[in-house]
Amino acid sequence: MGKVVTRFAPSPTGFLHAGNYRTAVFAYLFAKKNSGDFILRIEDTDKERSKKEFEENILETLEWLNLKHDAFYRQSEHKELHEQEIKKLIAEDKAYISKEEGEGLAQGAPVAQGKRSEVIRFRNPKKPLTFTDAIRGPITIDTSDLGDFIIARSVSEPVFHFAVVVDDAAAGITHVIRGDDHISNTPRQILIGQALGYAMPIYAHLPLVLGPDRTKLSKRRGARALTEYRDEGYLPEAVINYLALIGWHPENDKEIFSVTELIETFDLARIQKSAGIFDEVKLHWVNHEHSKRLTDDEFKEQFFAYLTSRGESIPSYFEEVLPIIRERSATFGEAAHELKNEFDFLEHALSYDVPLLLKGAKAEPSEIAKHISKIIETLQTLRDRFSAQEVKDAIFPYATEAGRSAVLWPMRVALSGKEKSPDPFVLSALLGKQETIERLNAAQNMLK
RNA sequence: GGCCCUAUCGUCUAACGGUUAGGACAGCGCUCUUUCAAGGCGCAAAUCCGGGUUCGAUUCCCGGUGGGGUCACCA
Repeated sequence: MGKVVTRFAPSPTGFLHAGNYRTAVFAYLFAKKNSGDFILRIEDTDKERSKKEFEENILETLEWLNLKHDAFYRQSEHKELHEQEIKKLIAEDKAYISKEEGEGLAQGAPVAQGKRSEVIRFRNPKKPLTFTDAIRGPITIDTSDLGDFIIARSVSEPVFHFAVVVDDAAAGITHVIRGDDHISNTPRQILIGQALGYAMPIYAHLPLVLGPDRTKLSKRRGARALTEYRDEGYLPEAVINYLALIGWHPENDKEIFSVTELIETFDLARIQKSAGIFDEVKLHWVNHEHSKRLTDDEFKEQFFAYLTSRGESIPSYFEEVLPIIRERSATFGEAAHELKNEFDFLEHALSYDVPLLLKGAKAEPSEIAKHISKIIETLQTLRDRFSAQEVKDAIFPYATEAGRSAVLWPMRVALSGKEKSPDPFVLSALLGKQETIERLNAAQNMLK
C-alpha cells in the first residue's frame, strides 16, 4: 500500500468552529500515525462567499494548534484541471450542457440570483450504489433520486462535488476523513470519480459534533471560533486532546494525551458512530490537566508570552506569585485575572476597614489587637527571609490555642486587605518580614 | 416528508454473548482550610421500547420510537 494522504478541506466562508477542527485533528492524527501526509486545501469555488479573512483565520488557527500541513493549495488554483475534466466528461457524453427553463428564468425575465440559463449536468446511471465506510461499514444509497445533478455552472466553473473529486484524485488522497453530513454526498462523488476513471479513496465519515442544544454547531447558535479559546489562554495541546476525545476513545481509561501520544494511540477503528456534544466544561478540565503538567519554566515562559500578546503589563511580583497562581487557575486567562486582581495588594497600598478585619474573626477588637501583637512579636524572632512554612510553624500553635479564626483571619486581612486570598503564611513570605510587620502594625492601629 | 446515519449515567465514553455495567467531566457530601480556590476521600447517576436468536443479551437480527444529517447553479 502506498503512502497515506489525508486532507482537511474547509471553505473560507465563515469562522470554523470546534467541530470543523475536530475533523482536522482526526485527519492529521491518522496521517501522522501512518507516516503519511496531511494536506490543507481551501475550497474557494464559491467566489461570492469566500473571504480572505476567513482563510487567514483558518491558517492562523491551524498554526496555533500546530497541525502542520505537508501541502497547501486553493481549489481555485486548479481551474485548468477542472475545466479539462469537465470537457472530457462532455466529450464522452457522460455529462451534457443543459438548457435550464426553471420558473425564475421564464417569461424572458432577466437571469436572477446568478442562475444560469445553461449548466452542465451529469448523466446519472441511476442505480443503487454501495460504498464501505471505514467507520460505519457498508452504506447503500439509491442515486436515482439525485437525477442528472449539476456538476458545473459552466465549463470553467465546477461545483463543489465535482471539484472535490478531481482535487482529491489529483492530490492522491487515500483517505477522505470528513463529517457525517457528507454521507449523502458521497454517492454522487463516487459516480463522478467512476466516470472520470479515478481510483476511489477510502471514506471515513466522522460523527458530528453537536452543540449543547443537540444540533449541528453553528455560529448563530453560539458556537465559538476556536481562536476565542486561544485568546482565553487555552493550551493548543489541550484543545487537540479534548477534541480528539469527542468521538474517539483509547482502549484504556487514559484521557490526558500529548499530541505525540495521540498519534501513537489513535485508531480509526475506535471512532464512535454517534454524534457527540461539545462540552466546554470538560475542555476546561483537560486544559487544567495540561497546565499542571507544564514545568515551572514552561509555565512561566508561556504565561509570560500570553500576557505580552494581550498587552498586559508584567507586575513586579510576577515570578514570586507564579506557583500560587498555577494551582488556582485552569487557563492563562484565569491566571492573568488572578495576577491582576488578586495579588495587586502586593504592590499597592492597602485600603480596608475595621469591619472587614473583624468579619471572620468572631472576636472582640481588643482581643484581636492582642493577637496581632503576639504575631508581630513572634515574627520578630524569625530570620529576615522567612518561608511560608517557617511562619506557619511559628504562628500555628498559638493560633490553634487562641482560636484560629480570631488569629488568622485578621492576620490575613491585615496582609492582603481582601476577603479572599491565599493563606496568611504564604502572604507573609510573599511580602517579606519587614512589610508583613508594617502591615500588621497598621492594622493594629486601626483597632485602637 | 423522502433518503441516510445513529441510540450505555446530565455530558464524553468502556464493554467486541456471561462484569456487582467500568472510567472521566459536571453534581452532591465529607475532609483539608481563617477565607476563596486547588487537593484528597466518598455518594448518587445509564444500557430508549417491543419482539426474536441464544442456556445467556448492552452486545446479534427485525420493528417501533427518539436524536441527528441530507435533499442548492453553498461548500
